[in-house]
Amino acid sequence: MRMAAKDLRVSHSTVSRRIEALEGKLGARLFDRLPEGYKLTPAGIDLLPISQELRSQVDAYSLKVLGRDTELEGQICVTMPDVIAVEVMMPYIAEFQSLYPAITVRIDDSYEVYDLNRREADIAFRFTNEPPEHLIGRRVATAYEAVYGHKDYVTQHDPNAQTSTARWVGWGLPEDNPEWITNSPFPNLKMACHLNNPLLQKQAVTRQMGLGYLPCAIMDNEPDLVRLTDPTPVRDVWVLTHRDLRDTARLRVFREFIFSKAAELTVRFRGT
Amino acid sequence: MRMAAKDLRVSHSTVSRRIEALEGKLGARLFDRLPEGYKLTPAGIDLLPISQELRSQVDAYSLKVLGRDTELEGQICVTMPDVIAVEVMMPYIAEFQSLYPAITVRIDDSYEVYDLNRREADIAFRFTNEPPEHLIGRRVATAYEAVYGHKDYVTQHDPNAQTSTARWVGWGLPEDNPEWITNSPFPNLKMACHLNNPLLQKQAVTRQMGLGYLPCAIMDNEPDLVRLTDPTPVRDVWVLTHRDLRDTARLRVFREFIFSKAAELTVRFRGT
DNA sequence: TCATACTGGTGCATATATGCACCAGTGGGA
DNA sequence: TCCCACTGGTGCATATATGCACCAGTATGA
Repeated sequence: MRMAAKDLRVSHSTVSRRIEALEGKLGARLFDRLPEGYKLTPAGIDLLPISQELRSQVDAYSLKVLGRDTELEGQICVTMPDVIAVEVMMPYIAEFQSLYPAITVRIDDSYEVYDLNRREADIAFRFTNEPPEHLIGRRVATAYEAVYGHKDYVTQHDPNAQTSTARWVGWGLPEDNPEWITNSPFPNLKMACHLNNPLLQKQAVTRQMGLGYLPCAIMDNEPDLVRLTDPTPVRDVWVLTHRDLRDTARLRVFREFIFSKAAELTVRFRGT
Repeated sequence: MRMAAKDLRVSHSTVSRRIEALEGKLGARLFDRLPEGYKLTPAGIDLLPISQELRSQVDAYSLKVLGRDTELEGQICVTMPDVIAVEVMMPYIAEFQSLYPAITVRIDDSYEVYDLNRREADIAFRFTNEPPEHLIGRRVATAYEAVYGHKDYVTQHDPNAQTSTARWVGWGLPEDNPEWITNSPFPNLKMACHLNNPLLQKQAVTRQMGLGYLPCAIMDNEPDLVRLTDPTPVRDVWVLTHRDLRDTARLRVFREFIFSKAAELTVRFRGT
């Protein structure tokens, strides 16, 4: 019993009490206490192969589970605004996938506040200055925005002119005198159209329908667009997950991959 | 997780912590915590048959060991409806204990169908006309019921009157036009209250809140109560145990003791 | 015969598990 | 929309398990 205690890394008194407790529950003695040590009773002898089998099954499962957790395979679900998915992240997703071909990345392109509590997604990209406290993650960049216009459009419609014919490409209705216009250098321009989606807004600006106040990360890759103001930090970009998922291997490597791109993303979101 | 805690007879917070501790040891999540409850993960699904098999092996061994036990000492666990425990059986339990002071009797007063396979109880008192086939035992009495009322109450509220003001003490909601009222001599009386527990119903009848249709075994010992109908046999009283435990000495002597009281119990349950 | 090295058992202080009471969140029904 | 009945989670007091230090008994070797 003293040697068993050493194997189990507990005190011999603990082993003694555990055996006594088990015997009480079973209503049977498992060992005779002899001066030379514990000796199995017939009931104890019967229990021996059973307990060995139980132990084997538990160990096998434990190994299986441990193996699975470290396996880099399976699906991960990432939610992010579609504009970010299309304009910024697809090259990175592709690179990650080539690095870990057994991992399937599913992008849920949405602005909706997905509930990570409900496993609607495993990882969320969030543009916020106040990330939810129940999620864990890291800020990977700060999103900057600026006023953009097509180079030909701003030549024909000088927004600085006294009675400028330039117009805004705006967001959804109703949006009278929004702050981003009031605080811009061209607060008196009229609205050309209202579009809910930054991708559509980028298309509109590119097609010379007006000026847009949009993220640098999505606008700077269009050579015909020119920036009319200096970039301004608007909100942080977070990569978040639920704390219960922090040890899941494939999620961890994905997050670490994204974190390894933080320098590039910082530059990208700040504008060049 | 809350229902599991009830089954295990521990606090739900204990179950929560045990699961968390097990997940920590395994390094794997066994459950997703959703707002509507715990949901097995793939690792948890894999563990389910293993843990069920482990449990079966432990229970089988436990039954085998207990079945072999020849000593007249230790604990026996008896489950019976609390109303029967309180009103009928306590004197017999006390007598048994004085006969076998080395045996500890634990009464689980419950109506729930205990799982004798799982050692949730060793002996069960059951009021049924169809005892489970996998249990062995003997019918020790037949329970008779009758309509009772307080003698003063039935003087003031003649239930036979044309427009009687007497009322029923009934069971839990919803219970519209139950058979036991429809088939009684006073089917048109109104309900005074709804009570789930025969002990409470007895109290209500004794306190002149109404009439009750209740077992003679619990009502005849109250001198102020009068019987308004002849007793009717309702169901049999069985004393049951698991077949693997039929040779366990202390369970055997307990059952034999109860069987030796069958004549008394028969009279008691029939009403006097 | 005595000293030493083992054994199993236990009192007591401490570490850990548990239950209680409460919290916040969610869904359904009125 | 609000109330109620559920869910999972947690702080704190208490119950229980554990480790330490010690005990008594036994066997062996000098």
